[in-house]
Amino acid sequence: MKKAASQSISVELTVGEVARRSGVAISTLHYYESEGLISSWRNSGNQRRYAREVLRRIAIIKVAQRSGIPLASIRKALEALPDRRTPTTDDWRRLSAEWKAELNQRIMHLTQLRDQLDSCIGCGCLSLGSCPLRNPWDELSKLGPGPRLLLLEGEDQDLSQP
Amino acid sequence: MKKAASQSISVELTVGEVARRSGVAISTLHYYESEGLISSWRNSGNQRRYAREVLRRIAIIKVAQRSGIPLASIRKALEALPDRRTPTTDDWRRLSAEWKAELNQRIMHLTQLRDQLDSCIGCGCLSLGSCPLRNPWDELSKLGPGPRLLLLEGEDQDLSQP
DNA sequence: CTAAGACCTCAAGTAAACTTGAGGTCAAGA
DNA sequence: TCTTGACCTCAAGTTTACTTGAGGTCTTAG
Repeated sequence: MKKAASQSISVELTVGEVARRSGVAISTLHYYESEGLISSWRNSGNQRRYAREVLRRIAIIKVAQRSGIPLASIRKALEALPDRRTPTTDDWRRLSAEWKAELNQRIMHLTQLRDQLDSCIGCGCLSLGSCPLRNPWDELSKLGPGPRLLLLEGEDQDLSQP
Repeated sequence: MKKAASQSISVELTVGEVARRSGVAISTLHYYESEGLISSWRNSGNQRRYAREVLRRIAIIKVAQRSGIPLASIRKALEALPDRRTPTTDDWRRLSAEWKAELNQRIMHLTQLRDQLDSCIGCGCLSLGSCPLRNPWDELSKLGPGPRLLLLEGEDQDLSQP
C-alpha cells in the first residue's frame, strides 16, 4: 500500500508538507497557530513540526468555515477539547451536531428570504404596505430588539410623528 | 388616512429621518452614498435631503445584503438602472430573480454540506479514507481548479511522493 | 562546502463594511 | 439671542481572515 511510502518520510510534518496536503497557505498555517487553532513544536533549528493529526484539525476548521462559522467560534469549539488533543470521533460527533444546528438556522433564514423574494416577484407588492418584504426579519423572528424596523415605502412609522 | 400625517411633514427626508425609518445608522447612510448606493441633494445649508424612494432603495440593499450579496454587487445591480432612478416593479422583478438564483446556490451549498455532516455524525468515518467529508467540495462541484484537495487524514496525497 | 530552496519573525498591507472622533456649521425653541 | 441638537467633512480606527515583504537562518542535494 501507499502507507509505506508516506511513513518512509517522517512521522512529523513540516509546514510546507502540511500546506501542500491541506491546501492552505503556509502563511495561513502561521496565522492559525497564532490564533490558537492549531499547534506545533519546533525542531532544533526552530522550524515548525506538526503531528499528522493537524491535517484532521485543519479539515474540521475548513468544514466549519465553509459553513460560515467564524474562526473565533471554531477556536472556541476546539478549545473545549481537552488540551491540544486532536478531536476524536466523539468530539467530532458533538462538534458536527452543533455546527449542523447553525447550518440549519442559516439555511432556514436563506430559504425564507428566498421564498419571500419569490412571492414578491412580479406582484409589484414592493410598493404596497402589505408586502411581506416590508419587514421580513421582524416577521420571521419576533425575537428581542435586534435591528429596527425597515419600512419599504408608503406610510410612515409612528416614530416620526411630530 | 395616515398619508396626510406624513405629508404634513415634508416630502423630503433628512438624514436623521432616513436613519430612523430605515434602521441604518447615519454613518452608514453617508457610507452608502459615498459608495454610490444611494443619493441625495443638499439644502441651502449643505445638509442632505433624500427622496422618500431612498427608503425603498435601502430596503432592497438590506434584502440583498441579508442574503449575503456583497455591497459591490448590489451597487452594480442598482447601477444598471437608468441614472439615479429608483427601481420600478420591473427592475425589482429582475433584481430579485437574479438574487434569488444566488440565494438558491447558497442554500444548495449549505444543504449539501449539512447533509454530509449528517451522514458523518456517529459514523466515525472522519478517520476513514472513504469519508464523504474527505473532499466534499471536490465531490460537489467538479468545476475548475479551485482550492486544492483537503485530505482529512490517512494516506497521503500523491503530491507528496518523494 | 556551497548554493538553492525551505523556514523564521515581525510589521505592515488588504478588503469589506462600517464606526468613531475631531473640529466646525446650521436650525429651532426658550 | 443663545444654546442645544442635528448636520457636515475628512481622517483614522475596527474586525475578520489572511497575504506580502524585508531581512535573516536552516537544511539538503550536488
